[in-house]
Amino acid sequence: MASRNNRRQEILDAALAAFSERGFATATIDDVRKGSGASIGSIYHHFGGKEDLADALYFEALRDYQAGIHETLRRNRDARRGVQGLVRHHLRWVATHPDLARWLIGWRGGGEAVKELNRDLIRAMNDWLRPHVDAGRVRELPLDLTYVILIGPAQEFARQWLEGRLRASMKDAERTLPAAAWSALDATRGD
Amino acid sequence: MASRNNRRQEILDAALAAFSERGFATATIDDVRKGSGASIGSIYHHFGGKEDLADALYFEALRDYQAGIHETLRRNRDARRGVQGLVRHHLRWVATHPDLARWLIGWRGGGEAVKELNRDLIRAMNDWLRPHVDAGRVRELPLDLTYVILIGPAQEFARQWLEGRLRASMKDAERTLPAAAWSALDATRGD
Amino acid sequence: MASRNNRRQEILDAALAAFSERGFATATIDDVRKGSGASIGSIYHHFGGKEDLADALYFEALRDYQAGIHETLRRNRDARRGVQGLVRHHLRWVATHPDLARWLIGWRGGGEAVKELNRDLIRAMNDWLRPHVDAGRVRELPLDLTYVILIGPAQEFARQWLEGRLRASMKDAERTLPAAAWSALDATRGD
Amino acid sequence: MASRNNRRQEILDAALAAFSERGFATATIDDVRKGSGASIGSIYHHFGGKEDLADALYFEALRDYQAGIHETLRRNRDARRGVQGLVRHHLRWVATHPDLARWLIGWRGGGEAVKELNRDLIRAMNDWLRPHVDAGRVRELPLDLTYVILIGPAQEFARQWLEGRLRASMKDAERTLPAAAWSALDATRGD
DNA sequence: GATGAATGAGCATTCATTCAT
DNA sequence: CATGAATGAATGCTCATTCAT
Repeated sequence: MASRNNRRQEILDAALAAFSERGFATATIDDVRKGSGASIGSIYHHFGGKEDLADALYFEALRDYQAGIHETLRRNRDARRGVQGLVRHHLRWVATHPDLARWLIGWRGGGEAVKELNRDLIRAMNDWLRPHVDAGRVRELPLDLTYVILIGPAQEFARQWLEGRLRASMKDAERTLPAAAWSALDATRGD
Repeated sequence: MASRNNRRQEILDAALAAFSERGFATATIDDVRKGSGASIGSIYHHFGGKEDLADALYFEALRDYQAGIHETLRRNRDARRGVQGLVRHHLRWVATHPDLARWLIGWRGGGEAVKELNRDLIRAMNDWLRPHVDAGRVRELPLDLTYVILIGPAQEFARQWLEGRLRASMKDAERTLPAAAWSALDATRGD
Repeated sequence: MASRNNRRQEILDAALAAFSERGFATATIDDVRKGSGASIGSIYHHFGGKEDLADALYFEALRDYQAGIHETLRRNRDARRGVQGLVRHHLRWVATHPDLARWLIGWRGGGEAVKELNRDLIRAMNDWLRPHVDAGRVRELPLDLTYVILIGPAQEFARQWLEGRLRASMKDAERTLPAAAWSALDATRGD
Repeated sequence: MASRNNRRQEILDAALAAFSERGFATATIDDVRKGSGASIGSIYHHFGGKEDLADALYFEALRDYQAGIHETLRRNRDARRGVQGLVRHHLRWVATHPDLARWLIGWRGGGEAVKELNRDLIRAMNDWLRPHVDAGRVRELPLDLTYVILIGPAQEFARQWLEGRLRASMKDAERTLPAAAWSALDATRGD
């Protein structure tokens, strides 16, 4: 039982490393084999194919990332602290899971399971935002736009940071971007 | 002369279409051949190989995009109008050049020519920003951070828009994101 | 005991279905697994491997088919009735056991058991024919040729019928081919 | 030009040899490569894949075989000579093209081109038969049945001969089967 | 400049078979 | 007897690139 899940996980880990280092198209199943210690056949026994491996990885990453989002929303009833917490979580999750982050950013994850995860997240964001918007604390905007304003800078920073082409540090970002996001969404200031 | 450049351009156009639709790794030289009407040999006569094709495309896209940036900076001496102009240009350029935009977002452009383009842009941005920062009109931040705050939301919007998974329209974004960017960078408001 | 044979038979049935539908080389052990409900290990427990499965099937089919031949020869001492009975049996057996028939036609059955079955059949055919040939009722020909003249049309009909590419029906064949075979072998007519 | 067709033909020849010796499923593209001297890429340049190779072979074989049938029908207006000529052609073609014959017998040829070939043949057979049937020289039967009675014995003989498990010789068959076929189809004798 | 036949390394995937539990 | 995870050799096929015409 334990060994079964171990093998599966070893394969997933090796796949993450391979895909992350060389890119999905460039990485080979043989890279995964070497990295995991499993045989080719075993990889195909546990996963349907290269693509399924990628999807499984995506699902795992998304679930872990979103768990932090849900946690953040639950812990912060205050609008400002919530917004800043989301930005901070984004940056920290990327910093602590760089490979998963790369994967989450780059892979177009399909599948019903992923869609459901996303639906749940949107609902949770909406539920959290609504009272703040209604009370005039957060700007009233289409959710898509609220979302990109909130997460866009952190996301763009994350991308460049993951590619290692930034002079500014993650610490700088954590100091700056949460407040900037709140400035852009705060409905209580004059315009 | 005209015919020479025509053939070259046909190939580039077909490459853009192919790479944009299927991704660089998945698209094949044969896709480019079919799309352009040129023979395989001809493609290799005009370009060194698949990668060079991608680089040429990237350079072309970057130059066109950056021309708009330079133009925007030149026309707007005012800080607020400048910031908002940059965001607006970003959105409009993506909307009018979706394939090039996809390419610019996805391809890691190498080459000295690209680096020079980027150096010039950074210098221009710096030159434009400095007076405004010095005068207390724009927040003083590491350039990298100013950049991601400025362009991040528009960029994130663009990505999702290009993938067609947004309910908000480009019009909504143009109405909202420029002002949001300015809110986040405006140094004249209380915090 | 019963359950043991049941499992064995389920596997054989699934193998027949799989081989018949997809061909021996194309069908997989996994098809047999799915079709039988047995595990891969169980299939290998009961049979030595894919080939043995095919041989077992062949033997079973051949024995059943030949039982009808022997029966026909035993029941018909008359030359004409015997010849026509053989043709009719051929057609009917194919019609009632299409999958086994496909298998019997397509597989090159090896093994000593099969050779013995065939030796017995040849001996029986010879013993039955000899008196009729000696009495001038059946043409004197090498046995191989007598055999192909007797069974060839029915066999060719069967092949095409099993592939479903015939306009004529099995009923038509049963009405026509027995008599045609006798016409070709009857030694009592002028030439 | 010559070299182009040469290469194509070399590949076809090697494919015939490989498929004929080892069977379609067992033969490998690499066998064809070794046999033809062409590279793997070249094989795929000229043919779409393994299956297309098999189809091309089938078409070539069928056309050659049918050319002899058409020729036989054209040359023999007499019913008896026609029927016997068809049987004789069948045996001789198999004897002179054993590999192609094996292929024609074993491969399920698809494709529109093959269907058209078969339509033409059926039409030609019908046109040739009709007058003889109308004049009471050949038994009136569904065409499918006339066909299997005519060709069945020769076909069954051919199969076994190609597998090398016959005591009777091709000469024996040529002496015997044409007359036997005519006996079975001759409408002028009493029944 | 243009053409397309030829090359061959490289890869995803299949599948019969084994064996520990 | 049953199970199914594990194995890895074998194979069809792709595709960037070269080069003779």
